[in-house]
Amino acid sequence: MSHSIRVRFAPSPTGPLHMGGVRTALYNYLFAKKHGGTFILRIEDTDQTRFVDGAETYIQEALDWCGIVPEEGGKAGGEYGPYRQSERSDLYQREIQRLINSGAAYKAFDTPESITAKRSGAKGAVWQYDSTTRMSMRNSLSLSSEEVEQLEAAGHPYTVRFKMPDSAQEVLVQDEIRGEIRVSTHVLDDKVLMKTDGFPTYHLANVIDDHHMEISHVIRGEEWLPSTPLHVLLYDAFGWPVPKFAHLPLILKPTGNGKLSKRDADTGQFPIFPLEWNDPLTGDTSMGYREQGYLPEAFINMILLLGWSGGNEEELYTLEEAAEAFNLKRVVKAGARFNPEKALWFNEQYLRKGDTNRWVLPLKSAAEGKMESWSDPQCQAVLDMFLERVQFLHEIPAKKYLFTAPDSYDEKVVRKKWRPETADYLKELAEVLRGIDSFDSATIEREFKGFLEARELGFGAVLPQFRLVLTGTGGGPSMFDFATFIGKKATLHRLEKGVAALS
RNA sequence: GGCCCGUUCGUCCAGGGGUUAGGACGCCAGGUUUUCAUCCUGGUAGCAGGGGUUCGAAUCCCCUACGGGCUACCA
Repeated sequence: MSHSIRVRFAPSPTGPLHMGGVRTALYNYLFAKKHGGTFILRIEDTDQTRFVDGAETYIQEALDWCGIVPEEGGKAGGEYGPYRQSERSDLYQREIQRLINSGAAYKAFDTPESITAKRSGAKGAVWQYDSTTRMSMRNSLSLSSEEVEQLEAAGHPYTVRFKMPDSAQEVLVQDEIRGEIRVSTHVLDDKVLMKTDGFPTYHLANVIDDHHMEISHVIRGEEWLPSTPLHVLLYDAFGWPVPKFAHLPLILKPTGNGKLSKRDADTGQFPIFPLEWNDPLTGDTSMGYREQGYLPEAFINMILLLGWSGGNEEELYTLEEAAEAFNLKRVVKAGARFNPEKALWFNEQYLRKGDTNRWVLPLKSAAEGKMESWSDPQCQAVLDMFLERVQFLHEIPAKKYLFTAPDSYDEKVVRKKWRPETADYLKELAEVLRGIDSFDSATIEREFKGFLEARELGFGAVLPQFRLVLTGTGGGPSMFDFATFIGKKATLHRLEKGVAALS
């Protein structure tokens, strides 16, 4: 067996991946990158009843968008495939037979109804299929071998269960994040390993696959911690080495109690999915971070810090930096309550980072055709004016005054700033501007200031009003830049139009 | 109910025997600025409670409380 680091992200295609799942994938990915290991995507589709059309594609696309690209998996290929559990049935059949032969597992012919009956019959206490009850059930331990043969020959469906030790023993789980966890087998039940439909349950499939795929570290959500002792026992029963485990804390709802769940998508307050999801069954649409205008780097950075920190005050990480800094030991043990407001802040940070020209194409695409005919310098000028004033790129093309003269003016601003003498000032300003040959920001500013000085006016007496007639609003980018952007002709036109409308 | 995990500002994350308990988001105030933002400065607010151990506990141990997870022929 090789000693290389191999980790996997193993979602089941029962719906879209939410933030928690993406974070699990991210931590696996970072861990692999950090150690020069391999990140594998495995699809756990052993429950045929919960299959959701499009879910697997969604998972792939979501990971692609985030930049968490598997090096091995259905799409990427690899030596350890197939990477879809529904295609690995032969292996599971072969391996479970070994467990039955060795006595570590047994066949159980009980119907779901008979088990339900036992459960509801147990007043007070919780009924469990375990060493204390199994001999009163119909299985290959309680029945004679003739009876078992007959049942099988008659095509009686059966499950295969793990046989917990008769006498209690302590199972030790070593967790990379939580340390040692000890559980007594006497509280564990005889879990179903193979269902009547011939498909393995999660417990069996994940152990077999992790072994055969030579997974070195199992990094998964905390919800698996309680069944890890069973998994350890399974490795032992197979005679296989036990991989390292790391159980990640859960992501909690922003408000209220409980872990974040797909139901939280319905509140419509904030996205919980990376990409928009159209439910094929209900026809409902749940919003996605991508569609809301979040940048993948911002989204990834946000979930990175939801349960991990580098131990310092660094908050901005590229994927590469995160891979360099990542360390399982620094994963926080407690569940993290997700805070949508911070997601906004991360997006702003990434929008303002680096050269503005990297947003030219994204801006055009966010404009949905409205900026199709714009030149790159035009786009760049707009980005320079707006990037530090918006949280999302799509807010920029939503500014109507970028395209046309305003046909209405913010009433509040009019009330506060429009004075009887304003119209005259603006008419005079128009004449000053008309006289400028080189209509650039610096010249406009110089002339504007010269005009104020000559008339002994303050900025407050003219500039907000100038802005009002040009944009219809009380806030926005530098007016000198903006006037330059729309040009002399449009500037004069808007001035004239505004003065006429407001006088 | 049982088992397991957890608990530092409202939220996220540092600190891990001696700290004025630090940073970020948010919020508030001030400054810069032609408005709005950006940016800068400051403020707000926290070690769940109780017992130990110790000269000294937010930090180590125990109990309680609270939160979370699991307890399916789901993953």
